[in-house]
Amino acid sequence: MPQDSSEIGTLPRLRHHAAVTHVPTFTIGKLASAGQVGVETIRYYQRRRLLPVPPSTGGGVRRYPAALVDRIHFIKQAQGLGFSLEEIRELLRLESGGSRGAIRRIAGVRLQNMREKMAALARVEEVLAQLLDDCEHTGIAAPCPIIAALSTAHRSTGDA
Amino acid sequence: MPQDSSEIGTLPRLRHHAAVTHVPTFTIGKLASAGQVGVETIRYYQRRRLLPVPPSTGGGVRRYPAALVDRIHFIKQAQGLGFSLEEIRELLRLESGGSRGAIRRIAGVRLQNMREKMAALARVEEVLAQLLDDCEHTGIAAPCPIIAALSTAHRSTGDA
DNA sequence: TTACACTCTGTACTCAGGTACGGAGTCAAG
DNA sequence: CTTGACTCCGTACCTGAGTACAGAGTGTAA
Repeated sequence: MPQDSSEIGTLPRLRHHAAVTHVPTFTIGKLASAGQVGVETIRYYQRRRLLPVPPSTGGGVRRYPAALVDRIHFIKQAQGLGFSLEEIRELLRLESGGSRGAIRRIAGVRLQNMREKMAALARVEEVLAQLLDDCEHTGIAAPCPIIAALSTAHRSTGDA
Repeated sequence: MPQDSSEIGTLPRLRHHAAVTHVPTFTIGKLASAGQVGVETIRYYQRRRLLPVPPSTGGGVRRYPAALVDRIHFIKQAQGLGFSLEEIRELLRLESGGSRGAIRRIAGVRLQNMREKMAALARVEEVLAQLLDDCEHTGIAAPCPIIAALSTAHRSTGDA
């Protein structure tokens, strides 16, 4: 996000006195820096339907409600917890609906997935650590245990 | 690999009586089924320089030494231990060279990386599990704790 | 010989989550 | 009025590990 060095708090002053609802609006660049993401990221989220595309005002420039900053933070928080953008879109949809069962289901799937990944990683970690240890404590005359382990073809089925 | 249903042990019989070195050779399809990968995967490994491209015999069809089956197994084993193709190419290069220090360094980097991934996953798992538990044991009147947690924006720097 | 299976080569597409860029239009300050 | 910064929109590019496919050539069994 190196396209804007202005303070993120500056709101564009409404010029049209027709400020019916004076909710502050951002241009996409301000929204991006307020949300600490790139402009292109916002456009990407729009394509993925995680952020709305507001109607264009007059000349074609769009104005974004300030509340979208929170939405961007939501997305980033959820990503940090391992949710995919697809899942986040679903969470966002459920956010106001209040169907906690559905929310728990998504989170549960993610948690399960995470635990499986950790278990797989732990298994492999053990093998690799053992191999490394073997390699360090094996005489230089013998072949490297790591290479040896990788070279043994595991016949998966039909070991006749 | 659904392009060959023949037995994987069938070797192409050499017709030219000029069998100088009678090392068995495969066509790419036979090599693929013997290695339990797709033909396209072999071509991809060739592009990534994990497998050699033998010179084409006569009409343009290439013949692959049977020993490449072991090389494919090596690659697959190493992938199973989390090595990237780039790392595997390096391991393959070191395989015969016997520089065990270099081999250990690659494996060590991978192991370190794996441990970092596991630690990160464990941290997130804990948070998510807690959130799910909270969600299950919180009254329906309160807002969903998962959504609430995602909605709290964490101001990273400069909280003025 | 003819039909079919396979090979060769190059290119494009997949997934996820973006990043980069070009050309045209717009907005605001000086 | 001009300049420069920004916006809009579409498209292409990136990583990693492949997969898919078109069109031409080849190898071989009946």
